[in-house]
Amino acid sequence: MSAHVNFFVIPFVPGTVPPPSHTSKPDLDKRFLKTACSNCNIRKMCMPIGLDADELKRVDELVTKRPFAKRGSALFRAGDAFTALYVIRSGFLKTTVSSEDGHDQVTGFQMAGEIVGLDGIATDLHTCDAIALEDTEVCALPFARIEEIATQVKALQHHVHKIMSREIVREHHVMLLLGNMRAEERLAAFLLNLMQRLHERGFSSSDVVLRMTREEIGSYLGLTLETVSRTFSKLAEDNVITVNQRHVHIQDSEALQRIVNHELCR
Amino acid sequence: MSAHVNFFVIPFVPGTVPPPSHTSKPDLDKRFLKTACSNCNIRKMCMPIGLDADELKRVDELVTKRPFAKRGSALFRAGDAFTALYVIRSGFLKTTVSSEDGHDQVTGFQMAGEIVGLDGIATDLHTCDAIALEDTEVCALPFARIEEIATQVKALQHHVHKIMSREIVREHHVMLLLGNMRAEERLAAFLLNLMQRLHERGFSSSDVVLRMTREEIGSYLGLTLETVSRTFSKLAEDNVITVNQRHVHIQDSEALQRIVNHELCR
DNA sequence: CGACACCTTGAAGAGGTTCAAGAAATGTGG
DNA sequence: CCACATTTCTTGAACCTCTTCAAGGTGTCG
Repeated sequence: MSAHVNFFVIPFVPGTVPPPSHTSKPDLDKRFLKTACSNCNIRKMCMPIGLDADELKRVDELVTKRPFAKRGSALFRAGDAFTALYVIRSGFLKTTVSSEDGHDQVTGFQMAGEIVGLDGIATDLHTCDAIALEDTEVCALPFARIEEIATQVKALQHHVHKIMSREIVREHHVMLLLGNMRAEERLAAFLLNLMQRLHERGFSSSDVVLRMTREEIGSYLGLTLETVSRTFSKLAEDNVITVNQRHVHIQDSEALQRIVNHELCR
Repeated sequence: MSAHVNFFVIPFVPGTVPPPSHTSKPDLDKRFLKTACSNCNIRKMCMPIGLDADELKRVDELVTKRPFAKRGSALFRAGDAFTALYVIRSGFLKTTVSSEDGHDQVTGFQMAGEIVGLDGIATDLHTCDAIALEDTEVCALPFARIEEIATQVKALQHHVHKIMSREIVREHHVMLLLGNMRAEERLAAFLLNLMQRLHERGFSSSDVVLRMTREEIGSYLGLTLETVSRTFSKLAEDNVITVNQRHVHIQDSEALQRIVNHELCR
């Protein structure tokens, strides 16, 4: 499962460490809201190199709104008109698709710097729900303007293509997980992917407070919530992790990796 | 599971019926090889409306090579350099990803008019194998030129975005299938999707000669080949389909639909 | 503090896998 | 064109993983 993609943004104050939104609620600073992409200090993590001043200005023009989704509310829902892509500034989302008979499937969990909304381009209607698992702030990038600017800024055009391709590759890995792996392997892969993405954002790679329920993890991994719970307990029993409700500590990430690789441990 | 996407091409001779490549080997006519996108009679199925003569000419310039993959051979493999997208002119492909321990997962089956190679954009390396399940002819569209022309032809730019988005949405549906459905539901969904795509191409929506093995179907659906075989037998026993090796006849497509919808039949 | 959502654990059972054997189709070389 | 090898498919039986159903525990928030 590859890492998600960054776009622009995540305007942390230069020189500081990102606020630990995964161990406590983010303390939103109003100054952040005014930060332009052009002076975002981790832009290099998001927007690939090589924009001149003029191009940068154009990119700045993209961000029109900064919607806010409270915990539990939807950023958009299946059937909503598609108008924009959303880059997560802070917070945590899940995306879900529903079958006609009402069954839900979590298709992904998204954190700061990652994009949601790509599903809407195909038909101009969203086909999944994006639900905030904690209070979440995003940048809205009107897609018509992305396409407009992309005709002039080649790096932006290519970047959009890369983002979509990475999402396709990510989903290939989820398919591999759902099609081939046992419960323990799925959960190990899930944890490793989550920890890697958190680590890239400056968080601990050994401790996490999960933002999602066992049921949501189960939905993502194609398991029941009971199986997720039991598998957490089993990993804890084997001294691979420590679990206390939503707090998970990784004791032996190499063991997790061995589990993912089907190397039946010990 | 939504239908795949068409791009340009599939240059059948105007006024003729597509050759029944799914009931017999395609009889390749050399005239086809010279057909330009601009006078392809089913272009409207592939390239959305509204290109003027000049734009159409540009699009024609895209297709540089027409590679051919014999049954069993690879169009590209994971690790290969990514240079082009491929539109299938005739034939049938599977795409597969591999985990480190060698397990394979079929991520999709592609037929005429559909695109492969989108996975390579992210890193300039392909991340999956594209294997021909029958002799397959494709149009190679160098991606650098797609991006170049897309800056001038807005409709092309938007089309590329739509194609990628549709692939993302398709994969969402596969995740729903793998995460939520029983064997019988998976196979029913698979058959309905396959028949719909064949029907869109002028083939019967009730008869098909499968190009893939039970093992490949199983890999795609997250099942073993034995389960696929047993499930075919069960559907046949219930008079929903008739199966004779690779020949499948749909007797009651509404029953298939009911199975997909969890409406426990009878 | 009480209600509610979430999590854990047990026991029974279903669905799918694994292992095994044989049948049918396909391909190959003489 | 036939005989043989190989691949693919089918079916059975035993087993195992995960699900389902159930009950009780823990945490959280108004």
